[in-house]
Amino acid sequence: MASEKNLLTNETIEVVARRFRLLGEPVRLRLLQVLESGEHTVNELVEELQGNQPNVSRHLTALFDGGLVKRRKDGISIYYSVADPVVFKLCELVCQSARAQVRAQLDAMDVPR
Amino acid sequence: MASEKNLLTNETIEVVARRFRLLGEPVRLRLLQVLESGEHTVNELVEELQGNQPNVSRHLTALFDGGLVKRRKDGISIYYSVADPVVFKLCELVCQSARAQVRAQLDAMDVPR
DNA sequence: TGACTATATGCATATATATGCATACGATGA
DNA sequence: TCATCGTATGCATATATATGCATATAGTCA
Repeated sequence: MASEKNLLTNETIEVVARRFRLLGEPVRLRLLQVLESGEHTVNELVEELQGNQPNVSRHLTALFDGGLVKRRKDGISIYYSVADPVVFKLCELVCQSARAQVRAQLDAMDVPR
Repeated sequence: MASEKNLLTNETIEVVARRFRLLGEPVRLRLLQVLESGEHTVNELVEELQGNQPNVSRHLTALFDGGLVKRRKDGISIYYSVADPVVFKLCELVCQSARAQVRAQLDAMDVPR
């Protein structure tokens, strides 16, 4: 029988998982990366990513719904920007960790650094 | 035309995205949560999560392939444990960020804290 | 009002991922 | 060697998610 520990509730787990999944999409990561330099319109982001407009728009909406970006309307355009800078800390941690993992694998194969 | 900035390569983006996706699954998060207390066999984890054995095994394999857990064989059992404690830092950041987001929404609705 | 621009959405489809069942594999002990 | 136990895997299926095209919506300007 499962023991009773001080674990996160299922709802919390779900929320956290959803956030991670939000970051688990290359297009969204690239959007965030571009947005790190400041706010951009959808069209600018479409050009930067060389993607198609509906797709970029949907990913931006997903990021917005997840609270990672904010948006502001100016005339006919909508400017997106990063709402929660924690994403960059997260990416940095993941990058470091991934690099360490690759490094360990290379070490295991005796590849000099 | 897309400008040339100092961005992550597509391959790096892919690696990072894959890591985030690995953490974007409730069963895997719960496994990591249980493993935080130390190493466990597959059967123990199956009982803790009240899941079914093949499914838990596959998620553990995914975590192992992603370098987040390690395993050791002892007799007939396999003991899994956390290989990369960075996952807890990541979860903590996401939890905080998620809480802040919920808090902001409540504030916007004038719900007292 | 009508043409134009920027953005979002509906719908069909493709692709990835998770799940359950049956079963294979590998180690142990009688 | 045979039976058993713990774990992993093949396969079919379900579910989630991403994509592209067409089109709707909303703001702007003549």
